[in-house]
Amino acid sequence: MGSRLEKNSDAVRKRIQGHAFDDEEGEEYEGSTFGGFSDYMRRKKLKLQNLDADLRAQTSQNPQIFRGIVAHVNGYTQPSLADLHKLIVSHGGGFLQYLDGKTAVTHVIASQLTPKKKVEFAKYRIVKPAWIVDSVKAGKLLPWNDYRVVDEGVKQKVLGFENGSVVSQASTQRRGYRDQTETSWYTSQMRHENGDTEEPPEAPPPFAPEPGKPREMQSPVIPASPAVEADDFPGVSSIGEADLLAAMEDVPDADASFDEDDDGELMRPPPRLDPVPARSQSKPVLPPVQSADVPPITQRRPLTPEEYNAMLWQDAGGQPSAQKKPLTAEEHNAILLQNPHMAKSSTANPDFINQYYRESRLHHLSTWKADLKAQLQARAQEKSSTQRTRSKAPGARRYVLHIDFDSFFAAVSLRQNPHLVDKPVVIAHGSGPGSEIASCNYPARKFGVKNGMWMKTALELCSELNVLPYDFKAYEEASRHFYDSILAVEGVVQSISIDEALIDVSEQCIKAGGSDGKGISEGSIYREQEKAKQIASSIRDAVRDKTGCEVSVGIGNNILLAKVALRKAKPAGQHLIKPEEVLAFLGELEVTDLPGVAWSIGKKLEEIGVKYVKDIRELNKERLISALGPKTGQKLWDYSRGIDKQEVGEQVIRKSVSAEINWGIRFINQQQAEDFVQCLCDELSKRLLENLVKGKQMTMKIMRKAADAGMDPPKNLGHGKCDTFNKSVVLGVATTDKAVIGKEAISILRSYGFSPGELRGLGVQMQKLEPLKPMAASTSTVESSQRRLQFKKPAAVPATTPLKTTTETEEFKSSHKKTRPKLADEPDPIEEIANPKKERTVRLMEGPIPLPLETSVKHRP
DNA sequence: TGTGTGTGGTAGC
DNA sequence: GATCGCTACCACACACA
Repeated sequence: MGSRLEKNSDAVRKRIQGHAFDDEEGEEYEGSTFGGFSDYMRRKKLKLQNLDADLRAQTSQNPQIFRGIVAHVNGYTQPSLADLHKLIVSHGGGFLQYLDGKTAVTHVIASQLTPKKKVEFAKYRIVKPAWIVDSVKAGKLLPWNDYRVVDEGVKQKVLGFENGSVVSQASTQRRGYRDQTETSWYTSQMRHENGDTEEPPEAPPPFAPEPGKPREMQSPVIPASPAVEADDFPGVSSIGEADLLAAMEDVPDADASFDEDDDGELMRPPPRLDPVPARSQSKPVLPPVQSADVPPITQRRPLTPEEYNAMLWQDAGGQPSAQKKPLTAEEHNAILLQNPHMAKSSTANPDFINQYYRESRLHHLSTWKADLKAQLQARAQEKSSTQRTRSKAPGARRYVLHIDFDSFFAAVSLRQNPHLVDKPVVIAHGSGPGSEIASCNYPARKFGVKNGMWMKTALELCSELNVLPYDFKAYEEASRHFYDSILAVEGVVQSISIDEALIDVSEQCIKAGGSDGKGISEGSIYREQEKAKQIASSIRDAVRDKTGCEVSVGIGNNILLAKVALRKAKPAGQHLIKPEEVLAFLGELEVTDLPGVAWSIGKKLEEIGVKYVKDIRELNKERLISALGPKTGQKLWDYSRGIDKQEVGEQVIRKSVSAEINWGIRFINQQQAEDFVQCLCDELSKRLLENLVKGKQMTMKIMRKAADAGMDPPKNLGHGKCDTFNKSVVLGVATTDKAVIGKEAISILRSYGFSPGELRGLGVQMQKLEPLKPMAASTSTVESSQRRLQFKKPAAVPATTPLKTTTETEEFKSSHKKTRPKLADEPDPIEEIANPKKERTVRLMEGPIPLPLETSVKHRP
């Protein structure tokens, strides 16, 4: 008996070869009946298949050398996907645009495979594009074995097409493509058509519409045929696959569609009635829309704005109707994601999280900052344990240097483009209107271009703007040289960011002045200031020598003054604020020039008549506090007088670890949203382990499209105007367990009952951190989504962390008495102990989704 | 009044 | 051709006991 692969491939071949396209009278060109959107999508796929049938008919004189072959192209190929597609179809072959059921194709064509893909595709016939080209040249089908991409192991051999026997075809990713296929709209649709009743009708899906519940609160709100379950909306993966549809039609027995994997475990989807399935036992995979590497339909003509508009406003039933109604968010996303570029850049891409974090400048900035902070803390600890720390003489003069690269990203990237140095240059991902400018050089600033500005605005200000790409590796390298230079100076160093640091050099300066730093002896202050300037100058020289870039230095007698002095120092300079200049200097600054004062506080101050720092001095403290709150009011009252009590090097230990993504979030069903949340939790768990901490409180952050916001925000795949919702749970015991975190996070997401198509941002955060025994983390197979700064090994949270209560410490210690080094594949003993299944204080949700929580709503621009 | 939770603001390029 | 809107921390408002 043939394998399912064989059966399906055969079914696809039959369907493709039998598919004739005569005219636009076919049922796919008729209006939908009650089938609604699902039927509409099915017809759409047939339309696409018609194109192939048409081509096949026109080229029937060609030798039909690929008869019996159904191919899919993965990754970038030479010839292009479009050419390969044409060659295959015009020579009698079948072609699959999308691959959400690998068993439906006979061959996957790829030039090369990523290591991950090699594993994933290990059991399939992966052939080089030359097989197609050479076969066409030869006028006959050449042996595919000669064109293998993966140098097969045993696994690939077992799937020899010629011997007609397939031992196993289970995906290596248990919640991957297979699973998606099994739970997809196709499958359910086909099972219904076949009268398959694998899922008993009396067992309602978790997202089945609930009687009496408003539409908004229902899970995916999708017009579907009565036979189609609400969450069985077609994955984008399925769009355009009439052939796969046919393959599914031929699945005779639902049980047969579940294969045993190598471990003998049934490859079934998780039970649909499980309130929150603990997916992370197996590797969760983002809902696949298509192959991660390559958009499979690049050859498809992009829709014209009219066509796109027409689709988005299509009558949901497809009937010609005067009463057009807008599509649901899920339908809108499904159409949007037909565009392979969109799909590749969104949650539809299984590799989205890694890809996103690789490219996100803000993620890099945050990660670099955390790394540097940890490393400098460790360094400070080492120093203080080996040296007797000298207490600072109270009342002594201070010299703080604030050192900062001039337009860091731009300066570093310009080293490769010296011809652009005097021209306006920005660093951005692209030149599209919504591309954000990360950094701009001074010629660009002259036009009014600023960091964080969107390209559209920047181009309006300066039409001859030059856009350079990011070079994160080069930034890390430059930063390393920068910190090398700073750490060579005697003083207390505090990192602010990858390109910015504070250093307190008071001791050196006062020594150079020859006084105690309090009184004024003959010329001592002058000598102290000269020393500070000289240190600044030498740092600038050192960084310039090592990086070829300029840094500026602000010098003041506290952090605030060093910071504001830096403004005057830039670009490529240094500035020291003398004590007698402080009030005048500060007074002329606008309040938003003060650290911690941006548009919001600035606006509040403006409302009480304050624009400049000197205006603050006119207010009494109570007025300021009533307008801004006690802390902020007091701080600004101090700042306006040049007072800043914060010391350099006073950095608290980490209190939270989080992972969030608010770009590219476009789901077409609830399952995809939950899979994505699980992936975020996996990432969070990984970060906890990397930082040797576990957390006792988890917060989930959700951004949902604001009611008055359009479906497509101005920024491509951006979040647009959103409402944000945060909810936290306290776990009984601190954990790093991704399954536990994922369960809670999905629970929270479900509790809101949001329409998945309207989600625009998701994040998970752990607080109430406790130290993790280093061994548990070091033996785990943690792989960072980005390279850590090779500055120094990150510091573990000190054992004396104030986050830990005595009881917790004891519990932690005792829990480790029985532990031994953890092996890579065995459960983490710490996490075993910390298993919150038994001790959770929050009850897991069971049964139907509760009504949305009463939550206040915030609108974000 | 103290505590906990949710929300908001800010900083870095 | 697009686009990569993160993350940690602090402070505030409010509810509740």
